[in-house]
Amino acid sequence: MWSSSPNESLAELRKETCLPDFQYIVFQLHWYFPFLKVILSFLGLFICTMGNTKENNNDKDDLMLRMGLNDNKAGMEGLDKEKINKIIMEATKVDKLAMELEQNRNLCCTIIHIDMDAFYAAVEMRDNPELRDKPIAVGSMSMLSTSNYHARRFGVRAAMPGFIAKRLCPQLTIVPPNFDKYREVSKEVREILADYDPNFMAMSLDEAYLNITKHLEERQNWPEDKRRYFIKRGNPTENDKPETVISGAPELNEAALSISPLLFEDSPPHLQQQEPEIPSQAHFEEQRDPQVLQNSVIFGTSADEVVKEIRFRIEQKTSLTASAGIAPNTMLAKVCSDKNKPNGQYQISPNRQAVMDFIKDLPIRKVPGIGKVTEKMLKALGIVTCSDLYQKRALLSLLFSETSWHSFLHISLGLGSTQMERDGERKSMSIERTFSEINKAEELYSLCQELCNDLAQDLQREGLKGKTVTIKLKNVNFEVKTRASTVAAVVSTAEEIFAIAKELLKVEIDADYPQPLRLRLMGVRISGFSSEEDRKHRQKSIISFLKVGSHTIDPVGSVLEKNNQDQVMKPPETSHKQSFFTKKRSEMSWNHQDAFKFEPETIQGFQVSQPSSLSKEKMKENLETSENLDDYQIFTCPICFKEQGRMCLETFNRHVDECLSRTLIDCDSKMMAVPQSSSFCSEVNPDLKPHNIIESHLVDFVPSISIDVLPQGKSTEVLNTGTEEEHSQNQYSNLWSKSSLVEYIYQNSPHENEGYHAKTSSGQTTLQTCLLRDKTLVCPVCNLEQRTSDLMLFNSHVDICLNKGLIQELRKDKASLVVNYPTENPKSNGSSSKIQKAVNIIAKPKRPGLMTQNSASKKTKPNNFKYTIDSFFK
DNA sequence: CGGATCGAC
DNA sequence: CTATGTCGATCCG
Repeated sequence: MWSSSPNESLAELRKETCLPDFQYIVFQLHWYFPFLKVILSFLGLFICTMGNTKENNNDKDDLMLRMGLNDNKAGMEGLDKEKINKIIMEATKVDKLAMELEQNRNLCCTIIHIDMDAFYAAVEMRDNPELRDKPIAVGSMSMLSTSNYHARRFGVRAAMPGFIAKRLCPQLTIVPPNFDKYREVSKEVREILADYDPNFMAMSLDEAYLNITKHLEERQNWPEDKRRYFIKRGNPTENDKPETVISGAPELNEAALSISPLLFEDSPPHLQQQEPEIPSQAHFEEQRDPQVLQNSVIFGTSADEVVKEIRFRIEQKTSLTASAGIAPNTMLAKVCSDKNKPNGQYQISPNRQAVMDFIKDLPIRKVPGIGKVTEKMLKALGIVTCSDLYQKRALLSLLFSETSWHSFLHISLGLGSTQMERDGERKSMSIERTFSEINKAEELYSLCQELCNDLAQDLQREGLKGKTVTIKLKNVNFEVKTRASTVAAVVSTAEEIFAIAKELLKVEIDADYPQPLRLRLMGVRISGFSSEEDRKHRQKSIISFLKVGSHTIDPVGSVLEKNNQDQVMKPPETSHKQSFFTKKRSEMSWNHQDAFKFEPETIQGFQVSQPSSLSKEKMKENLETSENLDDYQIFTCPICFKEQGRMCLETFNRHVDECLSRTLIDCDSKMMAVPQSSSFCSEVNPDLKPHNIIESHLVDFVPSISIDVLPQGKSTEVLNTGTEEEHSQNQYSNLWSKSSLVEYIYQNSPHENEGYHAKTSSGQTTLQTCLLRDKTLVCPVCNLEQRTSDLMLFNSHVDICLNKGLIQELRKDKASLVVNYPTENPKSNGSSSKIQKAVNIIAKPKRPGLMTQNSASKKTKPNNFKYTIDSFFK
């Protein structure tokens, strides 16, 4: 049904409106501009895409994929060259970046990620033999932070409320956390790690990244003695270490390493069986296995051996096991360390093919930085694996913010950071506490004071002073508020902080008076540290800009980077792999108060309208001449490439500024000067800032969709009436902006099948409330009591219910979805600009149940219905 | 800048 | 008993 109807709908829509739509244009593009297609294909091939399944499709499909769209047979109508050009620009922009990234791929580093297995639980088990054979979890009744593998067999996992875990596994022992002990153990581990990379990056108590490139280099010349480690008989705390550890056969060393008496004797069999199948084991075969002498073991010089050595030492020292990943960058290393967990390691060879093979079917969720929500959003777009991510890159570049799609592109190419970012200075420090309801003003104040005291202590430890104090309040209805205040001079003492926090709190208490402020959480945060100021100040200099920019050009990069690191603070997240403009963009967006006043998109536009991209050679020359800046220097403008003669920095900055704006104007006038076949550009509000122009043209090409929201209780009406006026007044009838699309997908995608987690602020029912309220499993969608007490079964019911049940019900009710197509002239009225078409959607009523009167009255939105489009993106 | 909210660990 | 605590990032006005 859906497979055919949407296309028909689209065709119909076009007939009615005489409007070309995005997919249609792409289609036309194919027929009328084969040469462009060739260019696109060339670019695509150049990048040498991963996964050949879709890539070998016929050209049209290929093109469609490049545009991130599905095949769509459409009729042919008038062609809008201007729009086509823009689309091409967009598509090539993505592929250009991809090419650039590919060219700068760095496979020279050996990065490892070490991750302790079930850390907290393992420590507890180590120190308390009674816990060994039991399923245990560390945490509290309301929250578990870790569980051992035994407990995991029952479905007890980290991030699960303890009382749910108890249901799943009644014999579960919940051990209260003992952070001091974990810190101690962590320190022991870190001491080992420091031997391999003194600059290693500790991510948490149980995780760290190391760059062992240098160590490997040195290690090549190490005599065996330097790589020999003695095996302790038994271990300091326990005596049940298997004898095999010290037996002599070489292969037993690996056995020793893979044995985890403490953790895994109760592991599910597959955990232990999987070892031999692991590709990394194959690698081991080729390399020299560590030689086990009588009671010592010698490790080889390869990365694999180094990591074995590290893990061996960790186990010897702490009786705990760790898993590790070895890869050319941090992102891959992290994924690798998960691969053979627990107590295993995995390496991606430092060559492009190995990386690509690894990435190919990798589910995006495994990638660090892609969490539950992002996964869901991407899933809604049909993206599950990294290959999908790559194939939909063009679409992603339209839907997501630049930062987001850039990072997606990095991921899909298997790229990641290769350097241990020095501990970025902290930007804020906070403390918050949850408690049972407090509503007395005095108690609130004294609590606040206490928090301020603690915060001041922490602050003092790091010798920081800040200017902004923020309080965070969560009332008994789980509504969160933050209130901030910035003062002129930095503060750091408890008294100073409290003075500010108290005022903020007072305002809130007074605001509700005579109602008491019923809180369940209070927090105090301080930010705006002075070090941050310094950075901003330094950042303003054009010198830093040029130098940072030059990293891009410098093929070695690292040397320059190293030298500048201390003088020039780079914006976060910029690596030397990014393009000049990308870098400039992120830098500028990072610091708005830069000498350059233009928004990121401006530059993007500039770049887009200059297909003959700037020659790197030229850039390089330029930057070289621009370096070694003294007070008076000969500068060359990075924009116009003209030498600016001797001048001071300030004058030069002014020139660059002007040059930038000139470029921008040129760019704009080109856009504006197009024949009026596309009235779009000329219709743009002249007041719009340049970057908005670019932005709106982007949005203009995304078939936009809006959801008409029905007032509660009216969900069964077909909503195809109502005037244009009314629609535009409806806040939900706006064109779909990127962000709202994303938000929309997020809010409406089916829930995870572990627990029924909904955004609490939206008042949706959660599994927990279902359980608690009804003492039985009640599906929050169909509201029917479920026979099963099995959480998994229940969850799958909810999923099914979400995905199917309501679709049918609503189909009966003819709920409608409004599809807005971009108009030729946004100002022209016209029912023609907006066509409504009934499509398959599902609706899910928001539950007002958890909303208080207070919050309900504050909501500007009516209690409306949220809809989920069914497979719109399939 | 302030504020809300997200996302991750 | 809707995980919590901490922190950075982002979007919007």
